Amino acid sequence: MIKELNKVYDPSVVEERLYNNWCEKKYFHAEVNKNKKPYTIVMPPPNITGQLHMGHALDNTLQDILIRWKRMSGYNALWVPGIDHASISTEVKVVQKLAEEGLKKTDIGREEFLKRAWDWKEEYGGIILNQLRKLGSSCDWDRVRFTLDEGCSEAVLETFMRLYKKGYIYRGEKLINWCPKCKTTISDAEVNHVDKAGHFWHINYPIAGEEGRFVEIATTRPETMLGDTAVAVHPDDDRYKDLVGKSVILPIVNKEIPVIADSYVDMEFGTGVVKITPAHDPNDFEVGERHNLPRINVMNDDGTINENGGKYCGLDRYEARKQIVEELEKEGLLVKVEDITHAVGVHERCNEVVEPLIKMQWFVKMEEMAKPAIDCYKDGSLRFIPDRFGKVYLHWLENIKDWCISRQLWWGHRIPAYYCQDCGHITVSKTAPDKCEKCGSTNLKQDEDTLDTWFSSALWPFSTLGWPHDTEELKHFYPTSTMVTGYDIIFFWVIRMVFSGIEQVGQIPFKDVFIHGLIRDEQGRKFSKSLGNGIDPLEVIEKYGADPLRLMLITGISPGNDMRFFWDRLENCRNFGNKLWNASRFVLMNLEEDDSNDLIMLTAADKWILSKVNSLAKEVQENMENYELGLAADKITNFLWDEYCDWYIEMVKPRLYNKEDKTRKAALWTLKTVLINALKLLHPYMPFITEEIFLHVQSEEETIMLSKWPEYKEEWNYKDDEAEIDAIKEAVRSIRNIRAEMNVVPAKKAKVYVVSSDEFTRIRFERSEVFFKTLAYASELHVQENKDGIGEDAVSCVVENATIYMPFAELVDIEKEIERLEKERAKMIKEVERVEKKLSNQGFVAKAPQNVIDEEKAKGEKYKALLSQIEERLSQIKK
RNA sequence: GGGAGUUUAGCUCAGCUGGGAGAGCGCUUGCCUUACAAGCAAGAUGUCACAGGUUCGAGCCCUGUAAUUCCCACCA
Repeated sequence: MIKELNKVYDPSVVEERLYNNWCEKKYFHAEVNKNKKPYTIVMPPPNITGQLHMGHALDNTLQDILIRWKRMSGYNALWVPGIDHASISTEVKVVQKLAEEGLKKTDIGREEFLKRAWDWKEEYGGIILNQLRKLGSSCDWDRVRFTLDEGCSEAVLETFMRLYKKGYIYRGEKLINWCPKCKTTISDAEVNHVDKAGHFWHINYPIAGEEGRFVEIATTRPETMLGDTAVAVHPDDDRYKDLVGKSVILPIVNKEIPVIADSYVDMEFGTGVVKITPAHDPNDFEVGERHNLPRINVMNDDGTINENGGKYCGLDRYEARKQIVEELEKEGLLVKVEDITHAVGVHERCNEVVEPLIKMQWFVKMEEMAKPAIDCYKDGSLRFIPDRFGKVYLHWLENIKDWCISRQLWWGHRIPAYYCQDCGHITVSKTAPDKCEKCGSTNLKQDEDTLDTWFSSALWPFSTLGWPHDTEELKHFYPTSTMVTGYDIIFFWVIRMVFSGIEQVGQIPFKDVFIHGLIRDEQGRKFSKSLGNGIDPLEVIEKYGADPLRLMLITGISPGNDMRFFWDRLENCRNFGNKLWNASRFVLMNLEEDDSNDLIMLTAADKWILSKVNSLAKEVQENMENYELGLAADKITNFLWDEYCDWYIEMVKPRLYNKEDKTRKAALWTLKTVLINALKLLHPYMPFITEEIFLHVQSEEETIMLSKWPEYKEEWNYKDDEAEIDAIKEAVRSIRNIRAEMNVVPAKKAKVYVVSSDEFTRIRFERSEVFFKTLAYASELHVQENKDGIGEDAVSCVVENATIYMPFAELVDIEKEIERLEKERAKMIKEVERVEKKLSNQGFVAKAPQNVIDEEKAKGEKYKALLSQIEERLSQIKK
């Protein structure tokens, strides 16, 4: 049925209707099907704390484009959606919410707290996934997963067990990053370094037994001196050679600590003497291990000084710093204070300055697992797009440190370790054990800590497919095909998925990692809450529709680079949608219900556009296979707007309006065929509008989503017939030239007399006194003088066998036109010369490939022809 | 300190393995034209950061320089 379409495309109604229909018909659902090749994407799970932001919109648009394209290409395409419990982020939110009630989490206890967290999950967990629907994401909603659901939790326990048994998970006392505000450990990757203004305090440490002799040390954190257990100099430093082995008196604490020699000390920096605080600095910790120094922890979990700090006990770390400096000054030991800016580590979630502390924590040994992860990139089985991110990946893996996985949080996967209260043995078990496996005591206590949120994320590509069970899904869909994510979480996530997949399942979790950049605002700033510059994708969708947003996000960007959000580009994309909509309206208005095409006689114009859409299909396929999605989208939109709308539709109009035309059917068939093919190519990018038009234009298939992806057809390649294609291109050009000459005939509202038997032309002119468009169909244009009985000077053009006289038109400015043509001529002469010069270059003829030379020759011929045309016209006008 | 990116039209950016410099927006001129004014036609605008090199030929490859952004590691 051909239905009338509205003049303006209204996405708000269409999008919701289509999306609901797709869901109802289960088009997004993929079952295990051994007859089809699988294509799998597992969605990076958004946090349950979040709202949809532009980053999600880009991330999911990319995935949806890939999935829709593969689905249409006949793959068994599965896109698994899911959400992440996001342990620390969510816990912070829940704690905040409790604070509003005047409660702390310790007030309500672990069980009640977890209940609240689950309530939070119920309330917010689905929001972002629902927002993804508005984007048009075609993920399999029957397979939504959550990192804390039963299956994922089992995967986490299984992994923990296996790694523990293998000795890859161990418990140890190490220096970790501690956030005094969140009161938990955080991994190195969660620490941001920011430059802050600070001071460099130079302090004299008296040398024991040598009255009046000091060594000067400098520090940015004087309060840590409470935990100093040595002073170090470089072994080759002649200035201090005699001091090594002696002792200094630690001021304030009044304790003797040794002077040691260690090559870690940089002789050039500062005074060349370093205070060593093994419990509060990572480098000092290592020095301490080498020299067997005691570790004195002087800080509590909340950042206050503990009982080891003597009289400073109980003070906040910054207050203690202040008072210590004051006391040093009083004692005359403070040499000077320098103002400096230095990098301070802060917790990325709360921006609190982190403290390195020694804690008993759980770690994953990384060295062995990193090796196959390095190899799989080096041997090419894991690919990064763009490749430069592979280097980042490698560099990180080659310098990897053990991963601290325990967090002092409640929301997350609780560590499955049970401590025997009698013998101290640790039992690690997937389920709570009845008794200690060593002494049989039933007095067991589970570890209080939970696992780093990335521990479960690392298993995501296979835990979502049913691992650790050997499911059909796992066999069919694993390894997944492509991982689409931003460059900012390569360290956190991509690396951990790779080694986990190899270690647990025995295969890399995905073949391609498709990396995209960040989206910034019009000034190039990151979107952030504090700047208040966020743009809500949902508002954009409401105003413009999802299609334009998707197109805007994908075009004009190159993979891996950041992009900016521009409203005018969005508008352009919206306008493109409208253009497409109206072109389709035009096609529909002309299509007849009885489609019985008796004899299709394709004209050169039809062949031209067919071969164009044909080569478009080929190029788009190539681009998409190389993940050049933006390039492909550019080509499709350019084809539709510039070739199909601006050229082909205009060319075909005379044939459509003349019902007697023998090639009319061919024009209609071509209009429709080319449109459908282009719609299919565009569908992954703009799913809604393409579906809506598709359903109107054809009646055989029930959705474009499952229609056949256009492949390159040899029979549409009319390029063998170069001459004919060239001829039609010339025709197109001549139309454009005639249009150009319109400017020479600027008669407004001229009364036009039609001397023609052609009904269409007559009607046209009687209804509108403007002849602009008709000129487009003219094959000749003449300037005549004193045409009998019509007027003074007249312009005539030949249209479809009719001659039209326009008596009140005049060539206003012949001088100007001559000027223009001469300019054109000069340009053309230059072009001809360029080609001739190139062709006379012997090096070029000898070394350039034959096809390049042939092309150049053809160009030369064309330019010469054009030149003679211009000259002919010039001489005509001059006459 | 190590690594990576960027530098192309007034603005924001494309430009795939080297073969006549592109898009959108903006600007100029003319147009309501039975698909579309969210439109159409015509037009102007570039030392492709700089300096060398390779090549018959360089925006693209190589070397160096400058500016800028990001990541990693950080010196107490």
